[in-house]
Amino acid sequence: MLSKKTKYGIKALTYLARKEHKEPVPIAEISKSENISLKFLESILLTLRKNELLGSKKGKGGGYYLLKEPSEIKMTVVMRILEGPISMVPCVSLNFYKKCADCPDETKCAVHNLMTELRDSSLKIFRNTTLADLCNC
Amino acid sequence: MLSKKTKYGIKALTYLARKEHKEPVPIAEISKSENISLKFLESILLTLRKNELLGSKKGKGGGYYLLKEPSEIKMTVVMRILEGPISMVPCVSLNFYKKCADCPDETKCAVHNLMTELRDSSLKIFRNTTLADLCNC
DNA sequence: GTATATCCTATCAATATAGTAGGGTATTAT
DNA sequence: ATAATACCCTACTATATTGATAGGATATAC
Repeated sequence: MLSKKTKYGIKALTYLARKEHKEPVPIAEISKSENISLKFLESILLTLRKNELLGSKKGKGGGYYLLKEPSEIKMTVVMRILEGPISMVPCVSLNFYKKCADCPDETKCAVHNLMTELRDSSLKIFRNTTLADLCNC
Repeated sequence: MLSKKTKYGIKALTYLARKEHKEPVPIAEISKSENISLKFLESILLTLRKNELLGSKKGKGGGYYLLKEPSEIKMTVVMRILEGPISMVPCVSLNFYKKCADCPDETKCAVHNLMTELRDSSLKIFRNTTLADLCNC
């Protein structure tokens, strides 16, 4: 299952991407528009800022804004920040690889091979999709 | 993440599929060979039996066996039984559809559209992969 | 009848999720 | 300067899921 964190994060990012101008958008505005708990959204945007997807401005007239063009933000990056590894098992992960304790030979493991195929197809989609693509829905 | 339940379930199914003969295989044999906790495996095989993938025979010489040819068992069926819905969000699920409470228009939802694409590619893989395919690793 | 094996129910510790609460700090308009 | 605004941070909690474990009931072959 996709976590609400990821779901809300993507929604917030597309909300920001849809704005033409580059002015900071307050959390409360996104929260209301997308029906997301204010405090929960706050922590999600904080994560995105720490991972250099968003910038922020404090004080009156402050808020969050994208640091790059929507067309420059790939979903691989977004998903890894919010949801974690793309692959469903660590022994298949490119960025978070970990060997299975119980499995003597990965190349002969049915799960490994099936999940490798699955990861490749997911990766293909996430690599070919940017925030800009998601805004045209 | 893929649950251990699904991982073990697939491993057990391929173990059974690799046997040429159709005699029942005791849980203990699979448990030892695949390094899976006996009791945990027991509950998994029970689930597979209740979902008509496996047959069982009690008593001495008993065990579990496949009810169909490995080439007849698609991974869509296995995944849905063990892991649940293929899609990562209910609003995209074919078999477990549920509308999002917060989302006014699905067709304009970035998450919905991204996850639809992802589900389609996953489904394509699971539909085109049978237990027989996984045995040739 | 006994050994073997599945079947069924219940329990449990650990972990993750989806928030909630409450305050602290920095910035800006006026 | 000061009030308003908005970000920043820590801690807590309820709920659900996961990955088992335990113990006994039931069926079968010999």
